[in-house]
Amino acid sequence: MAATRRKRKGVERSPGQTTHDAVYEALLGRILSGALHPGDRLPSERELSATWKASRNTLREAIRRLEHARLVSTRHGQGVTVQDFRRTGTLELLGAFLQYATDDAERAAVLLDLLEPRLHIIEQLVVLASRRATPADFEALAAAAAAGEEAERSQDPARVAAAQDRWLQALVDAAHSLPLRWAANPLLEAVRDLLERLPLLMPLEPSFTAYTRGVLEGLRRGDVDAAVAAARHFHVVADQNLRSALAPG
Amino acid sequence: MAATRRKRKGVERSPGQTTHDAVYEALLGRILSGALHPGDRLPSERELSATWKASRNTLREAIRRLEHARLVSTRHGQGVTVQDFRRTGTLELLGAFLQYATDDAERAAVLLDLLEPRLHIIEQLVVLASRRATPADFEALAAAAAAGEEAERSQDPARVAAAQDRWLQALVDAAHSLPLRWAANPLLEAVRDLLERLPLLMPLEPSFTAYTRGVLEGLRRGDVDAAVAAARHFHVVADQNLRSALAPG
DNA sequence: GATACGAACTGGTTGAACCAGTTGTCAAGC
DNA sequence: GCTTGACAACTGGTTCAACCAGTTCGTATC
Repeated sequence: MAATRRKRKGVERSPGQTTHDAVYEALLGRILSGALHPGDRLPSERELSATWKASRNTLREAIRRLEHARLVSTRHGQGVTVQDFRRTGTLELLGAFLQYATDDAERAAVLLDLLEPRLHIIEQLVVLASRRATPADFEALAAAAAAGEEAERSQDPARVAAAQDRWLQALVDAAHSLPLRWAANPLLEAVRDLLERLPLLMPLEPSFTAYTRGVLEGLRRGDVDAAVAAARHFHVVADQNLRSALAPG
Repeated sequence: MAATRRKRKGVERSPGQTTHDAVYEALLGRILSGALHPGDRLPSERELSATWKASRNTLREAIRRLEHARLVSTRHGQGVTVQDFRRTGTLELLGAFLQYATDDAERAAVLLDLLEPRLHIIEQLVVLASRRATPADFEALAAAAAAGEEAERSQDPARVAAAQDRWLQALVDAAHSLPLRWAANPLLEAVRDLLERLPLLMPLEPSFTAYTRGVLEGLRRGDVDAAVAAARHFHVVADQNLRSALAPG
């Protein structure tokens, strides 16, 4: 009788996932995959709550999240309309978009176009860090770099990703710019989310060690150009790797 | 008896503003102004709904918005905790932060630090537009530039702001890059929100006409460097204006 | 002293009722 | 015939009261 011990009614949901999480993910997928087009009206809250066997209040929470992600817009009395996320979206959509996208060519184009903004943000971080980093920031950067070298020796993709993330966080700290940090957060999060959803991309990242060393040395010597060049070199290589990986498929 | 015709109970709210809008704005202000510190626990949903004389469900919607704005995090069974928005925030907070911030020096620093990322994004947009703009994009850019000239002649700050926005939107369209558009959206929105909340900043923006003309001509001639230089010049002047305006206060 | 239980929190979910905008229908009036 | 206006019948917004489900911590038990 274990099978009947499930909730009276309800959506399938992974552990740690709430009901509105599950509904949100499902509707997200239907919009990002193109099953729902911009301008389409979603069924009414009452219909959706019947379809998903969830209460209307719970369903409204899912709709709120879609609204905040700019995937839909709601108007009192009129209903919920699917928006053109390509036009109105933000980087928070990136990971989910790459997962649910049905057009392989577009997916590849988006991945390639992501690298340039990432590089530019990192360059800005390096420039600001060279002007503003404190001794404590240098320590954190050096520690992150060391952790990165060790992670790369371990060959464990998850550890490498964590180390890269730590390095970038230290760099963001060292730049001491609220707007830049706020601009960088969604992008770094998108990359993190992306590597989590599509771990196959990880091996394409070139060696991190030479990069962190170069940036750190440049910053220490006060040689901004050298530091920026080191960062740029890493990402140019990453760009090329990705290009050649996407070229055949 | 008109005064008693208000809702039975309820928060004061402007017309067109929903109840959770009002609660959200209030809590937002308390967090951004520093009245609530990172790590603090919010009162429980039941307490808050009593305080605000709103139902628990309505209050939950406000909390959801705070959560999505990364101002708080909620955990089942534990409560709602104020997060360190300076670390975890995004550009969506910018307008509200500048409005509610209590530290004038920090506010000025944030404004100044905003200009550089904005310039860099616009430079990237120009570079991509030079590679990818279609004839239709050129038409839209030219139309936006013309509208900008007219708006500047009218001396109406609101119209000038709208024209700048239209120009930037056309530039984003012309760049044909989903990630860059998604990165630019929150920033453009932040600037829009900012000018709305603090209209006094508007007059500091230098003439827009020379800028749009320079960029457009550069793009048409295929001279990327000239186009980028024109954009950069505009924003360097804007930067200087803002610096000198903030220097005395 | 370690462990297990349970009360008293917390947020998550439910469903029914009602309030409040929006839209289209259809009859009354011109 | 055309306009006008009231009224259904939608839609989302809000409220309420109850219950489900994690978390914490004190206390009774072994």
